[in-house]
Amino acid sequence: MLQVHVIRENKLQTIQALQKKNFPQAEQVVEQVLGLDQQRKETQAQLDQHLAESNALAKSIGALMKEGKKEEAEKQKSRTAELKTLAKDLGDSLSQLEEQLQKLLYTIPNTPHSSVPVGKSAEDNEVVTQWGTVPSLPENAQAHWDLIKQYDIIDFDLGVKISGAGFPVYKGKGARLQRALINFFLDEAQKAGYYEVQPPIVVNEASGYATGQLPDKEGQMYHATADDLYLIPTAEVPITNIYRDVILTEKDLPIKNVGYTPCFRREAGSWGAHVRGLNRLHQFDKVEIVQIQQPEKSYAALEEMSSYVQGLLQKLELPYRVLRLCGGDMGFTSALTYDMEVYSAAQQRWLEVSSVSNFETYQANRLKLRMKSEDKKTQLLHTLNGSALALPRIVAALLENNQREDGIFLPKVLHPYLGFEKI
RNA sequence: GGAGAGGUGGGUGAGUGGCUGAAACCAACAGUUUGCUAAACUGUCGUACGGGUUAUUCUGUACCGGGGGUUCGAAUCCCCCCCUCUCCGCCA
Repeated sequence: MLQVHVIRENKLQTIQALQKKNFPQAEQVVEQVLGLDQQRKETQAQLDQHLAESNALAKSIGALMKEGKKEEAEKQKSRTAELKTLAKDLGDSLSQLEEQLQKLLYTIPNTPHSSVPVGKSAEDNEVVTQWGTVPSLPENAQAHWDLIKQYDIIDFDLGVKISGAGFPVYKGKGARLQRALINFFLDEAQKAGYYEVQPPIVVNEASGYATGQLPDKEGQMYHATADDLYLIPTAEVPITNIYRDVILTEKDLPIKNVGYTPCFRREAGSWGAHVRGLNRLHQFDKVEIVQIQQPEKSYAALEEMSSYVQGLLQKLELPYRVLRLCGGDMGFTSALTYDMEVYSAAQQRWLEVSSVSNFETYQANRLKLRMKSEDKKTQLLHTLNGSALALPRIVAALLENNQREDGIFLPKVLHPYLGFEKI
């Protein structure tokens, strides 16, 4: 979440930035935050004064008792009772104010970076680069939801029987392709300097809050209520939370982690056209990269992550484009996001396969992830993450773009992982 | 699921009502010594929110798992909750 002192010191910029993100009533909310903070400060100052007096009295009473001056001690006791009541009231309003402020701050999204284009929807995103050539497919080219049936490699009906819609069963070469992609992505990340971790795929409430899924996306996560645990929507959550309540030193940085996990999303209310087949699932596999960086280096890191993801797509020989998301299309917690989309020739549309974001201090502030610098000051760090990559749409594009009369020919780079070349 | 033990600063760990924001040791950092390394010695060494000065320094409050209570005063006593560990049971 945003830091109050930053809002206070950059009030106008904050309001404008929030407006760019299409946050309604930015000005009123900012005013409300500053007002609450002001009240909070005043209340605390008063409370502190009362407590200071109480503490002083307690000491002097103790001293008087030791000296046997009981009467004087009793006199002072009456004042402490008074102070106690006052302090109780002040303490109550202080915690109320703090709670209100906290709740309000949770509703405010991150402010976008200056390079973020103004806009309301996906239409307004800016194409940064485009790579590769769109393959020309035969006339009878099929979409992946037909191909998977023809080759019997992914079975949605079976998934419905076992779990429900959006939980496909991968079979034979389909299952093998999943495993190959995961291993390929993990190996590549390791070569690029990422440290592999395998985190839990359920998380507690505190973790959900720290990376911003809660309370913003409460209804989008599967919630195991008996134990109050959430199924992760992305490995970002457990991996970033490794660094919750941590103070790092300069030499620990940068931190570059990679992890593979299944991801679970309820996708409540988002089903409809364009989400057939692998385009949208409740459970899917993803390899995620996470970086923790010093503030002045985070944007260089974002570019590095973007090039890294593009490198993967090039190795997979998939035509792609990179978008800089506009203010209205960005995630709640992000300051700058690049989306990578691959072109699916059979569906004749772009499919998002990765999203690489810099969160600046937004997550770090919730995580309490800080760095102690040489001058002994602690400051919040920047967190970044990106998919590298999410499997389903990669699979969709691989199947669709590489279909020929005599089978589906997978890219060379996967052959050693697959143990076969075509489906 | 049953029984027991325990949660203190980066770590180990002392601390049963005021002298404890917290011993000691380890780690870390800085310096001295040393041909280098090591060792030794000296010093520094929690976080948050405020106030005064802003270079440093000074200062108030809170925090010993969380919340509540007793008391003039709580890490320490009482209550509730959460979590962790060990043993047994069950199971991969």
